[in-house]
Amino acid sequence: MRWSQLFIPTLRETPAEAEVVSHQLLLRAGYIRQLAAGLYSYLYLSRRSLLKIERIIREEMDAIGAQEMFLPELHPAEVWRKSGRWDAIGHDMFRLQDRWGRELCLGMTEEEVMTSIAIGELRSYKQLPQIWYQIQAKFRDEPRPKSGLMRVRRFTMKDSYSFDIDAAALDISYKKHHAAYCRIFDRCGLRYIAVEAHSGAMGGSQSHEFAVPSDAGEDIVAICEGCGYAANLEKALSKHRQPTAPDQSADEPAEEFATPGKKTIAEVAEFDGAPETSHIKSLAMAADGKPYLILLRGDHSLNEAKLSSVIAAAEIRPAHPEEIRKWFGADAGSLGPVGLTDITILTDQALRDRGDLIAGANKNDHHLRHVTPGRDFETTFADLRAVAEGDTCVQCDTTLKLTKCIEVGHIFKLGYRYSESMGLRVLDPNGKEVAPIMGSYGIGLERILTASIEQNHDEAGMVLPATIAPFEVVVTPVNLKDDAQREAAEALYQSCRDRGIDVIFDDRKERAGVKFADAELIGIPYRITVGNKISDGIVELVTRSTRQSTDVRLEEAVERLAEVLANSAGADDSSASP
RNA sequence: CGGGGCGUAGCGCAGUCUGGUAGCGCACCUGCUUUGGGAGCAGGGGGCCGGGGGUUCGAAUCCCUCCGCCCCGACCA
Repeated sequence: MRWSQLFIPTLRETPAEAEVVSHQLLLRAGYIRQLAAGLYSYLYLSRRSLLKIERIIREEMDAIGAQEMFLPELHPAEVWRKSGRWDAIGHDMFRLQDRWGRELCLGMTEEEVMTSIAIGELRSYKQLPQIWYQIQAKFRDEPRPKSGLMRVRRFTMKDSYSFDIDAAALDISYKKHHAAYCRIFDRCGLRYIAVEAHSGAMGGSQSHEFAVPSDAGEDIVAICEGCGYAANLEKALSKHRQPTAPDQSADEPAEEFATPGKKTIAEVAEFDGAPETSHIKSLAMAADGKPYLILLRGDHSLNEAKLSSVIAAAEIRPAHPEEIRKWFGADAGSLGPVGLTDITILTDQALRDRGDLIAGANKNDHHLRHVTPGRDFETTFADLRAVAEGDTCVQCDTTLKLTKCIEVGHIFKLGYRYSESMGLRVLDPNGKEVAPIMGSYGIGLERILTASIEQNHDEAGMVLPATIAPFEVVVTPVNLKDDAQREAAEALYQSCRDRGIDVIFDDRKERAGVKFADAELIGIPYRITVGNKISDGIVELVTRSTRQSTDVRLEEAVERLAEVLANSAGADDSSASP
């Protein structure tokens, strides 16, 4: 490709709307332009990168025997009603009607459509296992799109679905995906970790998330550097720190005392002199409108994902102030478990075997001391607490690190959620009708590009791995008016093409500084500079990441480049070199 | 949905408080010079100042209203 003929609208200044680095660089380097909130046009450069990412994914999916399909992005409401999700999903789904008033939606994911195909066709265990996938647009009406391509309303997802006869077979499909995902992210040159993840309210027994550590990320992952334990905070376990003060003997009866104007745990603790760890934090929640009281140690906070796996409800939210007054007879800040009759009380495990604690009295501006779970109120214990900074690993006692991450992939064991609700059945070897067990596996293509830019950039711009950069090398003649330079550059460009190297020829009538700056901004991993030294038959091979330049003989340059590409980050030994 | 910010040339911004002929830098076009790190000189093009309504002799500027974008939170398969 000749740069002079391409549309690569680089910007010298950073557009004001971009906050995170990847967003700034995608705009500045002319990869994308915004159409509306959460909707982006992918210009030539990002299209090239995303096609390369797509190709890597396709190769690795095909390598585990997955079969690619192409499905409609527009779905009839019927299939979503069948699975129950038409009503279960709220505003996240784009919904529309056709001219006859029939309801449709834009696909957020394809469990329903894939399962519909299976219902029509799969009859026997002999047809299993099946792994089907597609790489297509997904639509989600996000409440707050943000950070460029990080969270958008239309994105590209590779999503695959496995159908197996039993849990052991699903385990094999799941492991195949896990391995394929590792190869995909390796080839894309990402530094990532596979972490245990929350499978969501929609069920599923096991789930892993592929997380790229980055400050721009939206997920928090707890990582143990001692034993390698890693889990999304929604799911993570830890040992909490010991209470600051031991409990006193729990013989004394609960006793009310006034706490005028003290609402938060910190205020109450300061007032009564006992540490936060000797207080009970009481949170009023509404689950499908029904009241729940959640109890945590004063210094702990609630993990709502864990709560949602304990309470089976479609909607769980903090109770409104009016509800709190009606249910507890007091306002938030003075709530507690003692004396409640019609409210389910769930207590975090950290309060098990504790006693002599301080809790709200359900009377404004009053608390109770000497409160002991089990004695003063009935409750069920569960793991409800969010892992906090300073907690230690349950396996090895090392202090856990909490790290922000970008989620680039997620694999789930779905179980029978869709095969049962939608009525997928096959005959097993005994001629008995059984529901196949399913898995679903997603990768966000734009997230790979975004995460890669977040991980690989410097003050001059992107530093993309050769496997996903829009071009592998740029040939840059310093002065086009110099015949020797122009002819040598032209020859280099041709021989790169002949060798199958993805090359761009910067034949623009620009000064060298402009060409260098643009090439560095858009992140082309290698550059061959043709300058004055051509009179001695010498050109320069420059590595973007290190900015190191090596003089090489003109006739050896392409060979050297090919070697370097074969060894560069993300390239695998056999197939990746072009 | 709550809080905050912003909307003036393709991009970055000034002008708004205190109403009086719409500006600067970059980018763009033409010419000449220059050619190893975002060149210089000269000339030039480009604006419903987000939309609508109002106040006024006069509105980018004041008032009302709507829309859009960004950030924080809520939310989130």
